[in-house]
This record gives sequence, C-alpha cells and structure tokens, in this order.
Amino acid sequence: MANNKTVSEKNPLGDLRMTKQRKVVYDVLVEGAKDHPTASEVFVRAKELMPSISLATVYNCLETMTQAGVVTQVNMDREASRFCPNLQPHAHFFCSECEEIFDVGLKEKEAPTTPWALPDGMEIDQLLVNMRGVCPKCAAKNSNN
Amino acid sequence: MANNKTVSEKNPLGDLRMTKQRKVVYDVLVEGAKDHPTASEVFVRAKELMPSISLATVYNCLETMTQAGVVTQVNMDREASRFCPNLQPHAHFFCSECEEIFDVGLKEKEAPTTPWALPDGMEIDQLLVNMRGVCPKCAAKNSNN
DNA sequence: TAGCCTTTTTAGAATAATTCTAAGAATAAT
DNA sequence: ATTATTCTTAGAATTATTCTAAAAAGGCTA
Ligand SMILES: [Mn+2]
Ligand SMILES: [Mn+2]
Ligand SMILES: [Zn+2]
Ligand SMILES: [Zn+2]
Repeated sequence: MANNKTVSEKNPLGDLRMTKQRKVVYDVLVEGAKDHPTASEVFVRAKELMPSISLATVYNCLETMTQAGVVTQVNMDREASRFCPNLQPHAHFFCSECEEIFDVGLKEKEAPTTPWALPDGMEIDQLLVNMRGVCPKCAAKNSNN
Repeated sequence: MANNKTVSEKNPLGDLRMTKQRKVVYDVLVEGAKDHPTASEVFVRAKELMPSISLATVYNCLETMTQAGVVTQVNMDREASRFCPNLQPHAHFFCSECEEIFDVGLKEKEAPTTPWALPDGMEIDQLLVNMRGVCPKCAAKNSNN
C-alpha cells in the first residue's frame, strides 16, 4: 500500500509540502497574474495575508516553486527577477513607457525556434524571449498627442 | 570648417575618445569573439595587454561601448553579464554541458518576431533570445557513449 | 609651450539582489 | 511520545555592479 499520496493528492509541488507560507506566496502570484512581481513585491503582498512571513521565506518559496515548475523566473537585463505563474509557452514584453510586463503568446502552429538557424545536432531544452518597446496602450497615447 | 573629425575619422565610439584602455578592451572582445567573456574575464585578458588597467575601467569601457552600440551585453539568468562584439542580429545558446555560449543566427528571410502573436499596436524596439541545451559537439559525445 | 577645460581612469567604498547559516518551529514517521 | 525530516526565520555573507572623488590624460587656444 505504501505511499499512494503523491498519486491521489496531486500536490503541484510533488513531494514538497504545500505549507501555509507557500500557499500565500503562490496565491499572491496567481492573483497578480498579469503583474510579474519581484521577490520584494511578493513579500509586501504576502505580508498582507500573513504578516509574520519573512523575506527569506519568500525567496525560498519562489525558488522551490521555480524548481517544481509551478512558476517561472523572468529575468530582464540585470533587474530583480520577476515571477510568473503562466505555464503556457510565452515571451515577455517590457513596455519602456509604463514599465509593465506583458505576456506574449505563440501564434498557432508556430514554434519559437522557427526563425533561428540552429546548427545540426543542437538540442534546445529551453528558449527565453524578452522584448522591449512600447505597449499598445502607450503607443496609442503617444500618437494622439 | 569646424569639426569635420567625426565625419572623416569614423570613430565607432562617436564623440567619445578611443583611448588606449578602450582599445585594449575592444581588442580583447573581438579576439575572443566566440567567447562572450564576463567583465572579470575581460579584465584578466586586458591586463595581459596593459597590466595597469583597472577593473573599474573595464566596466566603464564595456558600458561606454554598449551605449555606443559597438558591443552587446548578454544576460543569461542571474549570472554575470557577458559581452559580445557580434553586431549581426543573433540569439545566444548556452550549452549546459561544456558551459560555452554560441551565437545562433537568423534563417534567411525570417524575423525573430515571426512566431509570436504580438497584440495590435505593440512596438518592438528590441528582442532578446536566450537558449539553453546541449551543443552539437557535446550531443555527439553523449550519443557514442 | 603654458594654461585651461573636459574627459577618462583609478582605487576603494557603497549598493542591491540574492544566497547562506544556524537555530528554532512545524510536520511527519516510528 | 519520541525521533527524524522539512521548513521558516533573522541576520550575516556574498557577488556583480555602480558610485565617488581625486589624479591623470588629452585637447584647445592664446
Ligand atoms: Mn509571464
Ligand atoms: Mn553573441
Ligand atoms: Zn506601456
Ligand atoms: Zn557543449
């Protein structure tokens, strides 16, 4: 009979416990889904739900969940990492005007590697795409000046 | 007559001086073109050509040249920035086995945005692509185990 | 060339995000 | 209940990078 727990309970963290702190951190991320908060921003929001939580724990939880594949760590340039709960394959777009980050999905039937001339035999495990520019809202705002 | 210098001398740094230190740093980058060294690696190599150069200067030169568009700063995850003198549009591939970085060019007639479903009105100024996986050499090595 | 102004270099201090450490708390296993 | 394991926590440590302020170099004009 042994350990049928992992099968029946489908803990998204696998063998790791879904502790109170981890739940809070995850909820914060899902709530601000469009948002891509940094660890410190997650910390501030998490404290509203659990005032005793520590920054170290937020870092630990974010790392744990990243490892478990529940969230993605987004690095743009040298800025603080941001975290994203969207598990679909997508690129990140940073608007240099409003400084928000947007998810950009793949077109139907397209692979992100398509435009690239990959040498024969190269195996791609991961592909990250970061864009920078002006988002539709800001672009519109600019054009009717 | 005034200042016809920028026109006639085509200094790739524009108005900025091509100093002895900047030349050394640039030479190091071009020499190890395939290499994508970090600032500290550039520093070590630069010292061979100019033992008196300082790390601060290497950082300054790299930033200057990045601003001037002569080199590109490559950021993979949270690791130290690397620097690349290849001005052609290209992606970066990190081999998790040999830990080297390779340039990956665009296919003919392809644009890096092709596979992405960009919302109407979004203006892209810059697009960065980082890949991770196993390079052809390492993949071959693995398969004839 | 001498004097002046601007740019660049330099060593070391400061910064900021992240990771590490070690001890206590929570949870699970026996 | 006892023990073992995992998790949380505060604070110290780390690391790449940026900042600071003073000296050096380079350019320009008289
Ligand atoms: Mn995202
Ligand atoms: Mn490159
Ligand atoms: Zn915007
Ligand atoms: Zn390799």
